[in-house]
Amino acid sequence: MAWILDDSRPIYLQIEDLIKANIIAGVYQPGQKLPSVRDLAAEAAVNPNTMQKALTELERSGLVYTQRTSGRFITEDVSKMTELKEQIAREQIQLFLKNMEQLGLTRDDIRRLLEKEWKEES
Amino acid sequence: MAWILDDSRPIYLQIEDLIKANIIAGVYQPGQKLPSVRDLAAEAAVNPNTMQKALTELERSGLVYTQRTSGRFITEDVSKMTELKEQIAREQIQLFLKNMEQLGLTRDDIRRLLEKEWKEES
DNA sequence: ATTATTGTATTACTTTATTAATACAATAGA
DNA sequence: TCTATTGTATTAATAAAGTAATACAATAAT
Repeated sequence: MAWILDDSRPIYLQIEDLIKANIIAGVYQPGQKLPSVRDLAAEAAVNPNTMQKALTELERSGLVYTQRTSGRFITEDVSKMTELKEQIAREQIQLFLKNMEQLGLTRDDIRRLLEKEWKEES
Repeated sequence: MAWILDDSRPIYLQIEDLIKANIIAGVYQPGQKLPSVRDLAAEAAVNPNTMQKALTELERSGLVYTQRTSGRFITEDVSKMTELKEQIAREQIQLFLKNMEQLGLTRDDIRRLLEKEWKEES
């Protein structure tokens, strides 16, 4: 895993995002055990508490769970994962629409702009 | 103007957003003079420095400009305003698409989800 | 039973961000 | 010219956030 961190944002948030992205992308498989807090911290070259913070935050999302003395695991509950993805997507969409509406854009404007963007991306 | 502020985010950011929204919505007309920093601060019941910070931030967007001793004005340059709106929209779109792609969603997924959201909103 | 490994809690240090008090500077307007 | 009004700069006070050091607790593994 590429622990590329900068100082634009808090370390623990960057770590959380990296791990979350890897889980969603399927790099970490359901049920898989994560390395220990200390190991992950060493890997990422951060203080264990910082890694701990990232992980407990991540846990609130339901993507991982803890077994007190054996470690942390990616949830096996694939439907929970799907559900979560959908929830995140919905939130993203609603935020996006709110922002666009604040700019005075109509639904058609938004449709048009998206297609334009995609066209330009190729 | 309704200076409804809470403590969820820094005051100066909330003020900046309020004013920006009003400009974009056309509540403040191009060329119009804004009240002085001190007057606005009194209106919003915040420290003048806080209002000052909100305004200088806002200025970076190009929506307002300053004349040293006569005050601040909404830009008369309507095309600049349009341009800015378009730029903000583009940024919003790109961020949105990046986030959605990270969730593994395709263009069709996105189209579908948007239409679904709009349908639900009625 | 003992030990090594796991996550957790507590506390303190440090840094950054936010807000506020105050003084300064420029000039429009009388 | 003088004064009131404008934005600005400087500095300090406060609060919040982030990171780190260290000790604790539970249990799986031996």
